[in-house]
Amino acid sequence: MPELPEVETVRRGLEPVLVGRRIRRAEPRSPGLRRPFPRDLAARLTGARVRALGRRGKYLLADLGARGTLVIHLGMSGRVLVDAQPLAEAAHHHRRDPGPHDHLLLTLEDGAQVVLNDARRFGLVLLLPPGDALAMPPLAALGPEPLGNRFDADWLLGRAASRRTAIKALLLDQGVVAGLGNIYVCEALWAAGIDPRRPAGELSAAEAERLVRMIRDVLERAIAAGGSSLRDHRQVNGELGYFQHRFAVYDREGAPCQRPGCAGEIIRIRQGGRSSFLCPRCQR
DNA sequence: CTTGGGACCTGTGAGC
DNA sequence: TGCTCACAGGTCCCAA
Repeated sequence: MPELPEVETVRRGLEPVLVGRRIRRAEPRSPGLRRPFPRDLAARLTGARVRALGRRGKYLLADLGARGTLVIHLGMSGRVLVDAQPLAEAAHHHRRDPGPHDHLLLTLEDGAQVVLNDARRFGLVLLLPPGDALAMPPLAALGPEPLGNRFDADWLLGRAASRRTAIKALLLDQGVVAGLGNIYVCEALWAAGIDPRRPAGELSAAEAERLVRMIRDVLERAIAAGGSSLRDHRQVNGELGYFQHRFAVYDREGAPCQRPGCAGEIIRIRQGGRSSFLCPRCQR
């Protein structure tokens, strides 16, 4: 599911619920996700106060001060859902029973409840020690934020230099730029008019500039739309994102290209075992 | 070093 | 209706 816009949508929804609040209770409901939960996760979270809720690439980062940093990755199917401040008396009546894929429940001091749900269990929950979380694995290996100043055409050209690998694969590499996934890479390459199969090292400076601009543009528009809900993604209040209605190519095989003046038809190809969508007419 | 492929999981929708 | 198959917003590990 979640690429940068979906994770950012979750972060924005969660921030007012978590920040400044103390965790009254933490209940792991399963052994963990793609890795087992940290030892004593419940004990280490109980009583912690959330100082800030950040995001780095596709990772959510809850700053717990002296307790360290709670790191959450949503994998393919992860969701975070909030039951806001149920009335204390009625709370246990209104809370839904934990589903089979509810893996971690957090109850805040004001009664709000936060649930991490992940059917496929490709997600990740880590507890980093106090200190600069961004300098610790796995965050230290991430490339620049695509919406930040350190991501620009020069950086991209530098990372692409003399690489024969396809530009699509380069953009999916989280060490090159952090937060892009299959949807937004396809969309950005379409917007920039670049074929996903192009060897990365062949991009011109003008193309790199255009690509950087379009990556930013598509991510910003997707965040504004609450992300893309294909199957699993939900905002924390359960509502869908709606950027899937704005897709130019993703999941639109056979549909007409929307670029003004282009009469091409969107095709689907396979790259590295995953689908790419493109217009062969206007993406070169 | 790079690249491709499979593994990790469950759910869903299409086709028969 | 029910089965089987392909495929899904990600990452990691291994072989060539």
